[in-house]
Amino acid sequence: MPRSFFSRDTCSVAQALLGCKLVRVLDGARLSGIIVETEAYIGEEDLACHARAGRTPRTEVMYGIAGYSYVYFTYGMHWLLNVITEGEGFPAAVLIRALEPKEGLDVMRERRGFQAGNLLCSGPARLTQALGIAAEENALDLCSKSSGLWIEGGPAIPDDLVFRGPRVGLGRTPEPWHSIPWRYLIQGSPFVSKIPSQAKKIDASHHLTRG
DNA sequence: AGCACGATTAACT
DNA sequence: GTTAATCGTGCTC
Repeated sequence: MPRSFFSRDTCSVAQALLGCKLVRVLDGARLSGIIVETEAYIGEEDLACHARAGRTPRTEVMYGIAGYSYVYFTYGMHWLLNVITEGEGFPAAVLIRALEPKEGLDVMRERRGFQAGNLLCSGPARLTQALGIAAEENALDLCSKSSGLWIEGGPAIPDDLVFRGPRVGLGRTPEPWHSIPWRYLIQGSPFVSKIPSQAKKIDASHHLTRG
């Protein structure tokens, strides 16, 4: 996708990424999957966003150019993939949380330990393991195929098929950030990481504005 | 220099 | 339902 796709409001990007195809070239093999679940992390005020700590060596890429990758290490063993959004100088990103595998499933199964079912790419750390995404894939330009990692367009997902809910795994993150519905997924997809117990209506009080 | 914790997962009871 | 695995990061002393 062109840079302009990522250089806009993070929630719009998070929703628009649903249905797009994430492509990875690994050792000459093409691996891909349809993005079915994302989350938005927006600015220093969002206490769930790593940029809450301001500019640090780790968060520097979040302040950079939209369309670049932000890959970070967590829980002592997992790598998670984000795409930077909005304008240069404003730290925001979309976390890719789940894919519906499309190409290179044999390679993915091998990398994942031949696990069965829909668990190949259904989770932010599962998909990075399946696609071979780690430290070396941080700060790559996903608008360029030379990075070996990019995003292709897909059919737009109708609004009534998009579920919004609270982000996952936020632990002790305080309100309103804990409950703000910045998680997006394709309703009914068996490839999402966790199926929400119920569709949560979008609460106007959670619709925060910023200058 | 030391510490608490994490945008998770797999394997348990 | 619970918990171990495992270490970079940012914060406090």
